[in-house]
Amino acid sequence: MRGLKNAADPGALEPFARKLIKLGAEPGKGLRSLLQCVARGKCASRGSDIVRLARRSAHSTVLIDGVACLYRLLDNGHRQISSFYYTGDFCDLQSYAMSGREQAVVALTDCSTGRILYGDLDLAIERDHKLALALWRATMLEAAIIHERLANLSRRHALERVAHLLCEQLHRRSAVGIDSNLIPLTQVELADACALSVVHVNRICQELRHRGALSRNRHLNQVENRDRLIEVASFDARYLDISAELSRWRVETDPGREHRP
Amino acid sequence: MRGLKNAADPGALEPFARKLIKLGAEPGKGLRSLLQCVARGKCASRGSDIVRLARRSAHSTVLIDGVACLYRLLDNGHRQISSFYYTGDFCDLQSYAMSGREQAVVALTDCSTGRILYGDLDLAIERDHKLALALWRATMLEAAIIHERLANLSRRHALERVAHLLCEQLHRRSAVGIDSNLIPLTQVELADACALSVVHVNRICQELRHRGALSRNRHLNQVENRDRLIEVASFDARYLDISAELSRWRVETDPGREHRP
DNA sequence: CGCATCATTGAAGCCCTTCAAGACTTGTGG
DNA sequence: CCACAAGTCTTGAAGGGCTTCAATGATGCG
Repeated sequence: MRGLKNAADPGALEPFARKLIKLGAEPGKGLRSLLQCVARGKCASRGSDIVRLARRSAHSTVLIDGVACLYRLLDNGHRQISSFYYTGDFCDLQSYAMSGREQAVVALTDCSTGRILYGDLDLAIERDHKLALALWRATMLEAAIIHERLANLSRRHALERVAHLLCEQLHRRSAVGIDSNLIPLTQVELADACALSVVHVNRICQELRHRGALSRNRHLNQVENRDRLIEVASFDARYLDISAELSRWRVETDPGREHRP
Repeated sequence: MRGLKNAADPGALEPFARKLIKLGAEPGKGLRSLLQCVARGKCASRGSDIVRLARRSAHSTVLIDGVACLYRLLDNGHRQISSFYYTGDFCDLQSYAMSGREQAVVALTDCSTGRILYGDLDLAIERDHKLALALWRATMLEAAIIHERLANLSRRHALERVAHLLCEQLHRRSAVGIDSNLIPLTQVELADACALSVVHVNRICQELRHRGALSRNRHLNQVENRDRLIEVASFDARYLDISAELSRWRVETDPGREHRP
């Protein structure tokens, strides 16, 4: 309850709550009391760091609004973007349980955040094991996304890589109710996320425009034709589909809906 | 208790128990009763599949002895090896909570496995939230390793990639008490894990031998000089160091041992 | 209006891939 | 025990995808 004094706006926390429920948390007392612990965190404008990880912290950060990404500066001077965060996501759940290595979360659009003290999280997962399971699943979902990114970066050509990343963004955006076709990533950021040079990303974007997947708008990437993009990327969104992923639990409560291929 | 009939040898489960304790589980009743639920699973010889994921299963698999890896066949015909598993690791923890996409775990050495029914896992994490937290951390550790691999594959040259992978294996092997310098990976497997062609991996191995990092033994890779390998790879093992990762919890119980850089 | 960031273009070259073929190792069956 | 097959390791040569360097337009902000 320590967050109450400057508590975050309860309405703003709705996406956060919804995500946890999607992940299997029960919409009861345990979740409500966790939500009450969310304190108003700092706001960050595009380009500024939200969290600097690997520094001992006393709280975890929830992205209340906006888009952000996790990056790391490599020894060879490159920047590697490894995860993206959308409204309702935890930005630094991994450092709740383990302190990782030097990395940071930067805002891709203007962002507002909430803070949850580790102590409050401790209590919450101790009292409500379904909530704990939901948080665990949030970690798994993140891992699944990185897994996919690994396959994407390792053995595919630049065109497919960029297209795949854009598809992932589109999908995750619509999952949190953003239907705009504008993706808030510059070519520099695309390059850092796809492990390509900016020059080459530029040529790839031109190719995607040529194929009608991106619009001819300069400055920020606007998707013109989703299906064409999905086709170029060979994108299969299943790995992002939370509700389908919880099959085992859903089967218990709803035995008729098991899907067979 | 369902596993009791053909229960796995309790002694063989020690690495598994030790790993969970390292991850913060309490060595009490909760852990003991989980161990009793482990049934003897199938054994697999080098090259055969241990688990085929994305198929609905009723149990999770623990690697009791041996080395295995998670792979996926990509549409372009390549095989991507994404994770490695050693004695005491779960092979398919992710499919306990979420069903992912088509992938499989293959034995790199002869392996023996144990099975835990999902229902038993459900009970265990419901009753012992420290155990649940430990399992969560196991997922986080796996995610941290994939994160590192992502950075390794994305922006580094073949020499560093291969060296880094070998360093990771060495480190994880010694963590489970294997001190041999022989790494059970063929050049084909190295290639699939590093996202390189076999031909190129071969030349890289020669370069590593030339630099004195690998021995001139043909057939299977034998590390000659660990320090040189670490130097080539710019390897920093911190991300694998479980005990250091649990800093926050260790601080609570052991406040004197905080390390400062 | 100047400065910073982003987008674009061309040219040179390196890293790695693919193809192709040969040597060595291991296991299997006649 | 040897022949053969399958898998692994090795080597050379040709070529492609991507990077780096360098320079020029666009766009937006104080």
